[in-house]
Amino acid sequence: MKVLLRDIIRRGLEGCYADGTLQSGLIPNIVIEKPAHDEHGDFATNVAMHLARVEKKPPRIVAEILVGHLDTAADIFTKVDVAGPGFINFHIANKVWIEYLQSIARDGDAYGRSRVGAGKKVQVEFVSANPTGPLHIGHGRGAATGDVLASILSAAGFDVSREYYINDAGNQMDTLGKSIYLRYKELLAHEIEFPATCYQGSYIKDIARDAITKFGDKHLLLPETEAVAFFSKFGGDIILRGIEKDLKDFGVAFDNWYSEQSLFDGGKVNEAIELMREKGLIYEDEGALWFRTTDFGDDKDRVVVRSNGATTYFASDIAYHYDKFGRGLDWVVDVWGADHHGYVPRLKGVVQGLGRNPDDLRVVLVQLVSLLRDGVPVSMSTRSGEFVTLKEVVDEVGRDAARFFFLMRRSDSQLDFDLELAKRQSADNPVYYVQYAHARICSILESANEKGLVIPAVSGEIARRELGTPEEMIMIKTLSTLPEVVEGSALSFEPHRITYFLQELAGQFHSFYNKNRVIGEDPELTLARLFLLKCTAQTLKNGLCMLGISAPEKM
RNA sequence: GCGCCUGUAGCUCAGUUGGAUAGAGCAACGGACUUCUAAUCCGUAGGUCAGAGGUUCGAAUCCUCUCAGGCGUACCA
Repeated sequence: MKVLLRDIIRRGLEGCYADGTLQSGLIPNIVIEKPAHDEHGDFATNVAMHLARVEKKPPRIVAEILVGHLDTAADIFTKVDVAGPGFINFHIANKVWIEYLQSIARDGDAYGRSRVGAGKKVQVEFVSANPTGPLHIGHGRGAATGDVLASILSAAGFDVSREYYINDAGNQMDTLGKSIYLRYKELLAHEIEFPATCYQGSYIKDIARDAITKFGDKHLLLPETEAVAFFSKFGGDIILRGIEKDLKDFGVAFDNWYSEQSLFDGGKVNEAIELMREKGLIYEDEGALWFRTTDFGDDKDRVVVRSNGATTYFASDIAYHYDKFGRGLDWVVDVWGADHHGYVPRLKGVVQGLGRNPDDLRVVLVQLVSLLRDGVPVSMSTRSGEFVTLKEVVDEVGRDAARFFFLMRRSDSQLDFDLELAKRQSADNPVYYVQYAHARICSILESANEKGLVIPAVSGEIARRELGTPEEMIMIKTLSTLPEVVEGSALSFEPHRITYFLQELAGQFHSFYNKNRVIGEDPELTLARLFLLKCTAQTLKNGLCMLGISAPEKM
């Protein structure tokens, strides 16, 4: 709809220039928006205000001239007027809106998808938690955000892949091995001292117990370093499988699991360091190798290889992003916890070092989640191992509610997650509110079906004649925005826009439902409304689907 | 110290990238089921957009400063 309007305005401007009523010959970026108030029509543009200065005419005059040159023959406007400081307001005829329903019905499950992404290759990397413990609730938000971002980008026409980066190389894996080893000894009746630096969670003991049933006490005979190395691998594998399972139960599946260790094994780390050295971005000082991140706005340069020869995490990251961009990706999206925001400048530096535009790397920061139960904070502390896991949350509130809650806020603002609210089956709970709207419509459609009513695939004539109440028109106009909401959501990397859209649409439907009967005496009105509801259900379903949330037909 | 994020109704948050009179949901109060699902709806009330300057036709939105909170600032991962 906006595209159409933009065209009409452009042609109008050209007309003005052709007959000399306007002089500048400028075609500005035509911004069309939805006015805040209904009296201001369906759409408004501010082009006249932008042109006022160069034209040396008051904005309202410019607007009047432009309106005089608009092609209104198409019969799509009921009114075009100049208002306020120089806005041009467009009132679109109801029948044009109603006609739009046809495209929703026609596109079906594909409605809302678009092609702005133009097939650009985008990779979204998210979660990427160390395989040293189960996923906690914070990872859950990252998982939901990354997964849905990927779905939305895909819906907007990007070619998307999902990747999990396994931090299986650093010394946290040694710590894991050591933790399990100690618990293993302990379970076999040896006295141990369990350091605070080791992983405290009870899952460590579970893994040690596992090892005993599988191998008995034979690893006690090994030298400690060998045993620790064994348990590091053994435990890492178990935990990683657990992570994969938890994510699967949460509805998240990755296209690729990428091992940090493989960067070392495949020589990528050295390769990347060498490349950066050639470009003069890596230098040696005090026995260590440094990356010149200050060239890219960082506070200080960062160590890549320590003086003891060990690489830092940053070295792996350089290699990893070197590898990613080597795979022909147009954009790389990293979803991180907000506590890592300090790493953004240095990674941007790496990207530029690779000769790429820093904007080709997009970092989405996900803020903390505070877990509440009936408004009371649930204490969480990783150190004591008493954190709440993603699995526990999903088991308690269900996948749909968990996903929706994680996506209810902009990702860079903190989130309160109330377990009781998420479970409650009432209007307070936005998940059910949206799903209920879908179920209610399905129930009506089912009831119509039982009465032998057949919703015609295309009922344009009847719909145009019968629809038109304020509640119906508001719904139709909202329905029509799904494609642009998805586009905006994708291009700004903001999944929460979809949840807001769904809540708004569901609300409009519930309002409509309470005021109007759908299946009634008038057969044509009944058919028209059934058609509208069919399109509404389709739109709700498509939105929910992008969020990875089910659209139940009964509740 | 320096850097990043945040500050909008009592609470939790949106705000279409600079537009017109600032928007929801909770919580509070008052109403609506003989109906296709009351897991719903309708109404009332609630604001110095942290504060001060600036940019312009126009600012919650952009620039500067101040205040408050969070985070970061390792030869850690």
